[in-house]
Order: sequence, then structure tokens, then C-alpha cells
Amino acid sequence: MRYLKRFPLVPTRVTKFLAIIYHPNPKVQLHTHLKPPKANQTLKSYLNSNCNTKALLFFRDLLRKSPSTIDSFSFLFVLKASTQKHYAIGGKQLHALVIKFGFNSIVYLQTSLINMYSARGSLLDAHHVFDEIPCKNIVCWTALISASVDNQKPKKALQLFRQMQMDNVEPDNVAITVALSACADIGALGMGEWIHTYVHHKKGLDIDLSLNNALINMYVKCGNIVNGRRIFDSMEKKDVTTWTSMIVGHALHGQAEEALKLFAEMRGKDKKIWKKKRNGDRGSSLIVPNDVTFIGVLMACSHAGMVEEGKQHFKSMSEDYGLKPRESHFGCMVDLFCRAGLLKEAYNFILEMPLQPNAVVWRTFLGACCLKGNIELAAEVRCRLLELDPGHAGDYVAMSNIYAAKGMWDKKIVVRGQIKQRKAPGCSSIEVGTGISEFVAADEDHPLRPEIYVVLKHLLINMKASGYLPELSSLTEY
DNA sequence: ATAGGGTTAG
Repeated sequence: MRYLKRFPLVPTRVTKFLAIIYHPNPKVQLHTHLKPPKANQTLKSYLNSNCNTKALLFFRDLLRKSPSTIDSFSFLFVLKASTQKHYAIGGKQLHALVIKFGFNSIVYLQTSLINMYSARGSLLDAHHVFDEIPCKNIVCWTALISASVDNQKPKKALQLFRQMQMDNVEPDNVAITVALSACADIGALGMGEWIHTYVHHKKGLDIDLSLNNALINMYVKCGNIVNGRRIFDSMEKKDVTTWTSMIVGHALHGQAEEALKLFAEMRGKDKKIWKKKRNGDRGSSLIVPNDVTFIGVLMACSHAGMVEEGKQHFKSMSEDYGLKPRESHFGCMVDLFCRAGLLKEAYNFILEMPLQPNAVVWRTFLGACCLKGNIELAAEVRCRLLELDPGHAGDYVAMSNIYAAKGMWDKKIVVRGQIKQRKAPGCSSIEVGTGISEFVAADEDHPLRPEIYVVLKHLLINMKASGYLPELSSLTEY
């Protein structure tokens, strides 16, 4: 224990870390259980029982007392432990050690390093490791693609996915699953469809549950709910994610009834379906909803104005399923009240929340105040927002719009003038061919995501109001 | 023995 105190777990500098290696305490004898195979087994068992800190401490002891027992396998376990723990500096030190031990050309370790950097949000470092890999196989490609998705670079992920194929590396089910989630993120329906076709034509591809779930998610996020549902209905084996993806899909499309029907079916409460299931495949309806499922359910209620139903599900979530509502669940409830125009209910709900309401919650409420024209509440909420997120230009705009709507021009001008930085212009992106373009456009083959229709509708209404658009007839199809 | 995977409020 004395060593733990003398040398902190995460040394602030590499030199300090190297000092640890070069100064093993001579008094400490090597324990017999630290022989090579045993040491790795210990690391592995710590990892399996989720004791990441213990694994790291143990590894540090190994470094100090018996560095010779460390082999490339040890690093795999330690890298995994440090990835899950998010130690700020430990990652680079481990990378340095991998190099120092001469293990830097082992592809397994390089892939682990990509993951480690990705988990720390250092996509550039991950890419750097990737570039150094001489023979890039499907697993390291997937690791980098996955890193791009995890770090909000879905466009880059898809570029890598294509580049990988140009390098004659065939995608497998894991790579395809990750690529599909990138498609879902940017609404790249064409690319998603291409992958779907590929999946059906490639021989020997293992179309497993995750891949099917990713396909459903891609279709519903890209606006093609029909195809999403088609896959859902055709799947014999479904897990909680399958159901949740479909429920969220219907909720996003404003199909609340369908979403809630699925939820009921999933719980096996729908007697008719229960019977049907009983005759056929028993057990397939025994799926327990998780916290994400409830996000979908609450979203559906919110979008359909079903306040009472939403309240019941929110209650049932913790009472019947023992799921603790998270920030987003409270956010859904606030949204539910706000969309229904129940300002008082929303306000009381926010004040009684066991969590600190965040800027998004107050912003939702501010939006409702605007719609209802409640200047007093809006002004109060804006004060809170100024504390939580002072740089958000949209809040100033919302507030100034309330004053404008009430004809309070002097106040409006004051609020408008408080904006320090120009608001970033809103933008949408839409896929053209298999690339992504930064403008709004649509045709039969490339329908827009549902939320873009909402933006388009507002755009068209504004254009009409400004006299740019002679007819509103084109709106009907939306 | 060893590396990569899906669902999450506005």
C-alpha cells in the first residue's frame, strides 16, 4: 500500500511513470502467483468482474516489481480496463509502454489502442495508430469506423467504409452494423439501401440480430418507416432493442398509436397476440422493456398529446419495472406537458424533479411560454437559462420574439441587442447519390427525414409570408 | 488465450 500512496495511480507525466519502472523497490520480492500465465489470468479476472481500477493497480505493481512477467496479452487487458475507466493521461502512457516493450506492431494491440483513443475522444490519435498498421484487416477498419461514429463523425465513418472496400477488404456483419448506424445518423437512405442490398447478395454473411436491428434503425431514422416495419415483422427472433427501435421509429413519425400498440404487444398484454404467440413460438413475447424503451413510449405520448397515458407510463416505469428515470425521461415529460400547452403542470413538474433541470428542459419550457404568450414566466425562465447556458443565441431570439408578438418593441430590441455572437445559421444535409450534400433537396428516390419536412414547411410558410412564394399549393404534399 | 457491433428528450 505504501507504493500506492507514493506513486499516484495516474502519474501526471510520462517521466514520472518511467521513474516507477526504473525504481522497483528491492525489498519487495516477486510473488509466485505473478508468474506470466497467472498474472494475465488475474488481470483477466479483474476485468471480467468489472474491477478496472484493481486491474490497473495490479498492472502497475507488475511494472514495478516484475516487468518481465508482462507480455502482449497483459496490455490487451490493461488497455481495455483503462478504456472503460477514462483516465485522462494513462492512455498515452500505456501507448508509450506498448512501444517501449516492442509490442507496437501487434495488430490486436493496435486495434485496442484505436478503441482506447476513441473512448477518450481523440479521433486523431486513433487515426494515427490506424495509419501505422501495415496490414489493415476488417477488425481494425471497423474499429476506426466505429470510432468515427462514436465521436460524431458519421460522414467520415461512411467515407472510411467505402475506402475499406476500395482497399479490397470485404465488410462483415460487424462492419455493416456500424456503417448502418452511421447512415442512420445522417439520414443517408441511399447508402443504407445499398448496404441492405449488399447484405442480401453477399454469400456467407451472418445476418444476426444486431445487424437486423441496425437495419430497422437505419430505415426509421432515414424516414422509411415502411421498410423498417417490414424488417421488424419478418424477424423471428427479436430482443428488447428490436422492439425499442421500432417503437422509437413510430414515435418519431408521429404514429403514437402504432408505437403504443407495439409496446403493449411487447409486454404480452394484448390478449389476442398473446394467444397467437402461445400457439406458435412461446417465449418470444417475454421481453422486458428497458429505460430506452420508455423514451420511445414517452416520445409517442408527447407527440400525440396523450398526457394521461404518458403520466401513467412514467409512473409504471419505476413502479412496475424498477427503472430509475434519467434526465431524458424527465425531459420527455416536460415536453409532453409543454406540447399539450399545460404550462402550470410543466412548471410544477420541473420544480419537483429530483434532478437539477438542465438547459434543454428550461428551453423546452421557454418554447411553450412563447406559444402561450406568457411573458412573466418566460422572463423568469430566461434568467435561469442565462445562468445555465449564456451563449445560446436561440434563447435570446425566442425571448425577443415573445416581446415582438406582444408589440413590446423597445424590450425586443434590448434583448436582440444582447446577442454577442451571430447565431449560427441552421442547415440541413441531404444525400445525393451516395455522398452527402449540405443543402436541402429531395426526389422520389431520396425522401427526406421526417424532421426535415417540418423545417421545410416552416421555410415555405416564411417564404410565402415574405412574398417569395406565390402559391402554397406545394405545401399540401407535405 | 489475445482486437471491432445496435436502441436514448429538444
